[in-house]
Amino acid sequence: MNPAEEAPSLLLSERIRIALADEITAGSLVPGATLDEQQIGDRFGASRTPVREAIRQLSAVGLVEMRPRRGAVVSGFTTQRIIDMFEMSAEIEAMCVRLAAYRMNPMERSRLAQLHEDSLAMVEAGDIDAYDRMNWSFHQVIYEGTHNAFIAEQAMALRDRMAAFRRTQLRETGRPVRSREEHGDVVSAIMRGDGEEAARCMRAHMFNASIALERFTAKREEMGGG
Amino acid sequence: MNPAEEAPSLLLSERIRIALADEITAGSLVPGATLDEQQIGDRFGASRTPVREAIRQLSAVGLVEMRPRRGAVVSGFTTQRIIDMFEMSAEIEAMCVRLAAYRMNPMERSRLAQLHEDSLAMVEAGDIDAYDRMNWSFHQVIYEGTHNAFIAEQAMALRDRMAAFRRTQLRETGRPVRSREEHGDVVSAIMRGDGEEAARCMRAHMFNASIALERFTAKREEMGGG
DNA sequence: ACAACGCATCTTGCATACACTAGAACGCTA
DNA sequence: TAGCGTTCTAGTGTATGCAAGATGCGTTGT
Repeated sequence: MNPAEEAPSLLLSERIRIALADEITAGSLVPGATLDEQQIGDRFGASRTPVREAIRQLSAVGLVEMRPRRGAVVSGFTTQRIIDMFEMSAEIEAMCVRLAAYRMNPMERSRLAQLHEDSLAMVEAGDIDAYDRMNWSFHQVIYEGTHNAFIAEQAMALRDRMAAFRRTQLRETGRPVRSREEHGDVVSAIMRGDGEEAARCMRAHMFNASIALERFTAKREEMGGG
Repeated sequence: MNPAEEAPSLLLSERIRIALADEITAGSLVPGATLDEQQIGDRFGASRTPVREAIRQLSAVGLVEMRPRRGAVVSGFTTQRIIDMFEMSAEIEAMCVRLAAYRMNPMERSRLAQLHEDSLAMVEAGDIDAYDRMNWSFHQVIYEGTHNAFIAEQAMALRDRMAAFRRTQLRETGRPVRSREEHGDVVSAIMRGDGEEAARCMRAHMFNASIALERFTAKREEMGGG
């Protein structure tokens, strides 16, 4: 019955952490809710100690926010926050592409161009899933083109967090075609080694993706959210 | 003598975390060294509980690695990775300052200028800890000046991960003075609303900090790590 | 009536004690 | 002597108790 009892091999604090993370992402623990250590401990049949350890971990991942001596609250995802995340994402992508334009070697540039070529067929066939996968490879090649392992890791992690939103925006009519055109601008700037211009193109690309998502979700909501 | 005793206002676990982070980045706790909770607790005159919390935090920021029931060991930081992290940090700071230069309102700009003014006394007094705290406020004002909560959070989180390294680099002779001069360039660009120039200044500032750290640790190593 | 102060209560932060496991050390057997 | 099983121990994981800080409310003074 209690989900924390299934895996006795895991540390108790780990099980609590996983369970709480699930509840937050699933929405049963709403943003702004305060986490009472004693209460959570009772719920899992544990003492406050492992609960504290779990909450510490969650705060490190950003799922909850801790205030010293004032407890922890679930952090929220408002529309404004999603917009903010898109802007951050845009800036990170711009940063990566700027560095990549200066540092990629001929082989890496060639691979990027090849990916862009291949994407044409997917767009023409209207295969959003394939294009989305290609999109991932496209950006990943750019990340690695920064020749900075830490930046590549962080960029990929952020992109992972945004993955759901990105895919959604591609469903707007005509978006894949324009998305690919914008990629073309980025590739062209990279080929010229113009990092600043590549960054500007990438910012525009991400901004357009954000707008597309907004329009798509707005339309979806007025249709009844089916 | 014990650096953990100077600020009774901070949480004990936080003080231990900061002290341990310092020792790791300064090299007195070498990569691979195991962290004995009891022993560390004795050293700080604390029990194992706050030590455990501190170690958990350190593992969250990647300074140590934890193996269940087998304790924590100091993670190995190759110099290349530290350089990569500093570059990422520099780019993030540049991004923030660029946005902030465009978006900060007069009150925020005023506060930033005031902080910069106040820092003069700390540099002249050679109070590295005070300057380090001011430094934090300085950058935090810039983060909030982006008017993007997500970016501000992420930037602060990254700064947390790098905090120990930053403090270390300030110990190089003459570094605080030059650090403050570089801040002056950034402030000046922000006041003019020149985001691109502010970003360039900030990149240079972070690059110099990275170099200072390299020089300091190199000197420390050849002296025998005392 | 409103504001400021002080108190009560609740929650977190820390200390201490106990339980349990992974490694090491030891002895036994082939 | 080498390999394996057992015991022992050091050190982590968890529980519980106590103290300090924060929030909310009631009281008092203006």
